[in-house]
Amino acid sequence: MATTREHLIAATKELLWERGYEATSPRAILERSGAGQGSLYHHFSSKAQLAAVALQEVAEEMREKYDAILHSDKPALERIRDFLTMPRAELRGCRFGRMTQEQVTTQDILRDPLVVFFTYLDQELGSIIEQAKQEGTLSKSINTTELAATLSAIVQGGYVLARAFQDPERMHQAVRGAVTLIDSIEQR
Amino acid sequence: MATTREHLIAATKELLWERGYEATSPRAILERSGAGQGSLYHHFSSKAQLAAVALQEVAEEMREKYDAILHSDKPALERIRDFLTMPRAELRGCRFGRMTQEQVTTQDILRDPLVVFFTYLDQELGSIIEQAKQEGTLSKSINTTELAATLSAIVQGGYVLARAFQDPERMHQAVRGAVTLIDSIEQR
DNA sequence: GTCTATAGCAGGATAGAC
DNA sequence: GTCTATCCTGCTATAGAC
Repeated sequence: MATTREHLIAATKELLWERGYEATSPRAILERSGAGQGSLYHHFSSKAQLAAVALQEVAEEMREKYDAILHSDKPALERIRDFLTMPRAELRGCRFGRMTQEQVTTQDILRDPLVVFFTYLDQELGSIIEQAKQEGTLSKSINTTELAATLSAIVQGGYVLARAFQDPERMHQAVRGAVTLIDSIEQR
Repeated sequence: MATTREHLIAATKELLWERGYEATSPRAILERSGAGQGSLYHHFSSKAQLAAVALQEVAEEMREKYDAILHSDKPALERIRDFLTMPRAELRGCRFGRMTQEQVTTQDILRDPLVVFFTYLDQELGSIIEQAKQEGTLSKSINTTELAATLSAIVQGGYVLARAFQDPERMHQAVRGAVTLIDSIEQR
């Protein structure tokens, strides 16, 4: 028995992923959620505030999904490979990455959830890279921060390429190339 | 003595980069170009057609810029490193990459210039990778298509991260990590 | 080719009855 | 808390005089 407020948030999460922020109208949110006219501005002060709440929930979901991969009991580099090759909605794009192209990225209320998520990912990847160095499977001469950024970028860029070509295979190529690079620098 | 038509195209190129397609209104194009009301729909049949012409010009400019880097007389892997580290407008984003998040990506007239550009880049990078194998600086066991996709993705993802954090350094980290990986697999 | 005027619609948001 | 009605603005596009 979800409340009207919850229906509004759920609909907004869907629409933000499908269309982005600017292309998502209050009207569309109301229709998708089944809520009546007026209820949006009863429960939220603005479209931006509703979107901010929705993005915070998305951040939580994403984090849970990534935790399952990044905190498995496999060796560090294996978890990196799992991260690279995990199933993705290639053509829909990253629920956060896609927001970075919108004008509203300048509004803190909407950008903050993105920063939180990418900071989380950055730190988790950095932590795994350090573990790989401890395990002796990765040279200590590798810069942790830089490699973590490169890995994040490959996934985000994979989405961009997949969407440009409207072909999921572009993402797969990008991450397989990355896996090969990881394999090449792995110390055995 | 540029014509009104040329002014319209120039203004559209600027605005597409700054705001993207959907956020660029005919009104803004007219103001930016100094053209009068009505002239847009005299010279072009629609906003989409004007944008398509603008994107074709952008593709030509991008290609010239990349050719200068990718066709230099340096060794193959050096050109790859130059590609990765070339100066970029990190916070503005890629003029094509940013378009992939827009709804209009489904309209062929607007998506075609993107496909043309990314195909060009893909083939040029692939060609350089093959040259590196010939030069003996890269193992022939590396998959050319995949590595080319990975390199493109790192740059595109670098833009996404830079915009998410509103920090150009994120792009730099991503490409420096990539350079390190290239260094690691280089055969001497 | 360029101008003024305006159509027709959807956007974000608010008012006020119930 | 939810409903109907509506405000004002800006959007893409067109009409028609000059």
